[in-house]
Amino acid sequence: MPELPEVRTVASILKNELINKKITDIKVLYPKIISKDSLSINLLINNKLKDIKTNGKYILFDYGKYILLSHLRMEGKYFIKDKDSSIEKHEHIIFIFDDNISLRYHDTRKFGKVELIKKEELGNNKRISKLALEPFDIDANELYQKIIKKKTSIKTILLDQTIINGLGNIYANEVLYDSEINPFKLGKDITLNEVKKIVSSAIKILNLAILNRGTTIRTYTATIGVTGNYQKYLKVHMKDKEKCPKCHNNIIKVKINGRSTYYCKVCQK
DNA sequence: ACCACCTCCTGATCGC
DNA sequence: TGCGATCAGGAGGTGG
Repeated sequence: MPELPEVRTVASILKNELINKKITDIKVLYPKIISKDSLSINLLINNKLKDIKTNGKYILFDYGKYILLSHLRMEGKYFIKDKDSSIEKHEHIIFIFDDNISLRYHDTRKFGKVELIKKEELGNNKRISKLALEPFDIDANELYQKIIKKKTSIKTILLDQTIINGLGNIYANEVLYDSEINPFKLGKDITLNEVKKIVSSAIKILNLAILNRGTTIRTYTATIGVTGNYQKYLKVHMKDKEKCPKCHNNIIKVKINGRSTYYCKVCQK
């Protein structure tokens, strides 16, 4: 579900609401949400939330000595509620803070994961350490060197978080449209100029999406009552049978590596 | 080592 | 209307 803009939106809302609050209790209702590599989640009790950061699609809850890594995958959400309000279906972890506040991890499909680590382990964490730089920080020449080594399609490459960090299916589709690159084009055939276009398109699109609090097309809400607004800027994603804004041919939908891919055959060569 | 495929889940929608 | 099939903002694990 959430990609970089949605994750940043969620993190910013949670930070405003929860900063400097102390965890007093935690209830785990569906233990599989917790990674098997995680320290005991109960170590967080009595710790104060110092900061919330993001890295790509990960949310990092900084509790000083510990960091809670959270990945929302397809459907994960955080809701802030009064601690005594009833527990709804699909609320799997309840973090109770002082001031009567609770943070509820809600995940219909149960794909999301949380993992508690010691702060000093952040750099060698096997998931975080593998992540590439976000588009804002990435160097086009270095990205190009990685891309031309790949035999798979550029669409698949853009979804690889170890190559470029933060794009998911929506923004990968939009970036390739904006860059005028055919999603089937193989990594080895991509030019340096095309990589430069990918980076600048990604930065432009992600920044506008962040300003619009992400994209709501299915089930995404940043938290209770907060939805994204970037869907009104989408050019190709979910637009099959609609017209390409540039050339007015039909946008088509195909599958690439099992993921829905929308593009304009005329504009994206 | 790389890459395509399967898997983890639930619920909404599609198609016969 | 009924009901199985398919699909959905993701990525870890597996096996060729």
